[in-house]
Amino acid sequence: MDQEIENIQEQPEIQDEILLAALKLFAEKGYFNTSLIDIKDAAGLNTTSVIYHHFKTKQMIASALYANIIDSLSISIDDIRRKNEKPSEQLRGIVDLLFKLTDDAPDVMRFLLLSKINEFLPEEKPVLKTVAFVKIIKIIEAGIQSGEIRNMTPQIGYAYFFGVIDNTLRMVLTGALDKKADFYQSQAWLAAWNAIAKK
Amino acid sequence: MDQEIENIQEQPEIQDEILLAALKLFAEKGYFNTSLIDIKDAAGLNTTSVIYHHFKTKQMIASALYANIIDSLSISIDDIRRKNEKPSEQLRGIVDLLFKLTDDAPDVMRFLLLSKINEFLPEEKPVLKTVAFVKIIKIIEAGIQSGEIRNMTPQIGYAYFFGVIDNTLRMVLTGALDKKADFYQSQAWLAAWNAIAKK
DNA sequence: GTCTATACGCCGATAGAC
DNA sequence: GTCTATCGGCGTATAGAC
Repeated sequence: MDQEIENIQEQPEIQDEILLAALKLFAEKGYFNTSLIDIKDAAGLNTTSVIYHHFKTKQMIASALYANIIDSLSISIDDIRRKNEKPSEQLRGIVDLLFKLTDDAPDVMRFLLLSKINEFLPEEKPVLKTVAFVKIIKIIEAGIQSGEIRNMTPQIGYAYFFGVIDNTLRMVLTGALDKKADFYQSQAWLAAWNAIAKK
Repeated sequence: MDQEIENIQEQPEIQDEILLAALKLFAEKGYFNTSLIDIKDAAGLNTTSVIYHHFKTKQMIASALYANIIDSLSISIDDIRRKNEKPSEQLRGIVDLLFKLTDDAPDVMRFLLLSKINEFLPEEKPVLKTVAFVKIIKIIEAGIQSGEIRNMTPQIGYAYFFGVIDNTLRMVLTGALDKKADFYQSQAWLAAWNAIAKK
């Protein structure tokens, strides 16, 4: 009981501190260049034992991060789908979200777009097979049905549309484009949409 | 003298065997999941010492691979530039090359498109700063000058055009698209070109 | 739940005989 | 130039006291 009350008004749980520190390091240096000692230091802990108390292995940290990110994306996508009817508007909403994330939470996007997740998490689903991205494919499918999008397999539509979007974001994240993502958003949206829209 | 004669009619040099085996493993499992013992086995050698006789460190193997691939790309691009006048034709030639490589030498493309090279070669130039890719940016620049391509910074042009191309190839290489790259080529070219062409 | 100490394995790299 | 043997170190993970 005392514990419960304490937990409520406590500063962020240690678990979250660990996850946050790990995300930052994985995004910056990569999973394999990050040791548990690095994570311990970045999280302000005294011993790696603390980490092992919360996560069974190093992989489990990455796995938890991956799940959190995909879950949160999936929820946001549901929200966007509810608030917008037309597939074009839904895609627009997703683009909004991704560009905003790139500026506000670059580490999340770096982890998602720039790292080879199945290289260190061979058991996990590849990004395209996760709930979040299956939903995106469904939106494209619906757009083809409704006639907004040219006739093509949804995967191809995904390749073209998010080719433009992701590559723009990747270049922002790596510094190959020097302004904030926001600066490129409306143009990139147009180019991406034109690549799949029925004209 | 004897040695020279031998070398001429010898089967592929050991160096090349090592590079080939390493490329395959790096492409399939990633640099960090590949040990020198793996490379030794894949190259049919008895000892890792043989490898150390030809390469100072594991990094140097990856570095040599990277240099070879960029050099060879760069030469091909020069060739394409010589044989074609208009930037649109030159880009078309580069797309041809990349799709062909994806079907004929998937490991090369996996290494180039799918691995985070500066994660294990922090000293090397990122892909976009290499000679080969600087030449591509120059072609796009020329296309903007000549009026074939819309007015935009060349980097943005690159982001859109190769966003479509690379993402298509990436999906072929990971199996998210199930046909050979060749099958998607002409469509992808159209979508990519339309994303930057002055209409 | 956090500390100290330490085990254990793997892997990159070297030494030195042949 | 290839072999055997081995070092050194790092990094993950555990044992066990507090």
